[in-house]
Amino acid sequence: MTDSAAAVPRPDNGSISAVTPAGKALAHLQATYLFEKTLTTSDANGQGRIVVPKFAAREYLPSLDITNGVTVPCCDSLGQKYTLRFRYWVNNQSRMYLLEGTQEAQAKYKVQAGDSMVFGKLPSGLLVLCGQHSSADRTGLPNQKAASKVRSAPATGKVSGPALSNGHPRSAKRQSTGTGVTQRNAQGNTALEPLKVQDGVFRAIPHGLSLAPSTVSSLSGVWTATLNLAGELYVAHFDSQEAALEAFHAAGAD
DNA sequence: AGCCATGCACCG
DNA sequence: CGGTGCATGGCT
Repeated sequence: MTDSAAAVPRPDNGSISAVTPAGKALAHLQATYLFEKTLTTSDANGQGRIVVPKFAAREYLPSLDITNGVTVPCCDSLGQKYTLRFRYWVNNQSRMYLLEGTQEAQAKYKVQAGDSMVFGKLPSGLLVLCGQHSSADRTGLPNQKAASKVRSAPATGKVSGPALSNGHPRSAKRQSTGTGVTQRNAQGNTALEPLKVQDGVFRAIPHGLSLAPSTVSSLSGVWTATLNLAGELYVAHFDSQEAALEAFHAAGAD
C-alpha cells in the first residue's frame, strides 16, 4: 500500500475528515474538504504557481473558457484573504490547470516541496486553503527529490461514491503522474457554487479548535459568527454584519 | 494515451 | 533580468 488511495471504494461520509491539522482547521470553519495537492518543487519554487490536477480543477474550480483564467477569491484557515488566479495552459491536446498567486499563502504556512496545500469550500462557497506541513520525512534535506519521495497525505480517502463524475479512480501513487491529490466530496454539492447557508443558525463544530476565539468576521460578503462556549465551538453565517453581531451578542458573547 | 513536472524560450 | 506561457519528457 503505497498510501491511502483516493480510490477507496468505500463510501463513508461526505464530510470533512478532521484527522489532520488542516482538516481540523477546515472543520472549524465548517468548510467542505475539496482536495489536497502535495507541493512539487515547481509548485514551491516561489513563483506561487501551483499546478492543479485536472480532476480537481474541473471538479472543484470554476469552469474555464479562456486561457486568461479567472480570479478566485480565497482565504486561508486563519481568515486572511487572497485573490488567486485560476487559469490553464494548453498542453498537448489537453489543458494544464494552475492556481496562481499562492506565494503569500505558501510563505505564511511555510510550506515547501513535499508539504501540501489543502483546499476546501466554505459554506458560503468561498474557496479556503490551508497549508499542511508534511511530517518529518525529509530528514535529510528538502532537495528537489524530496518532493518526489513524498506521497500524498493520509487524509483518509473517504469518497462518497456518486460525486466522482468524471471518475478519476486512480489512487495517488507516484508523484509524477499520480499526483499528490486526494479528493473526496460531499454528495451533491460540488464546486464552488454559492451555497446559501447564511441561515443564522449556530451549528456545533465537532472538531472545532479549542483555541478558536469567539469572533465575528466577514468573508466575501458573508458574515460569520464563531462562538466558543466553554470549549464548544459554534458557527453561524449571516448576510449582514448587523445580523451577525446581534446573534453574537444574543448568544452571550462579547 | 493521458497527465503532469519542469525546462526553457520569448516577451516585457 | 524576471516573469509568463509553451513545449518537451517522464511516468503511469
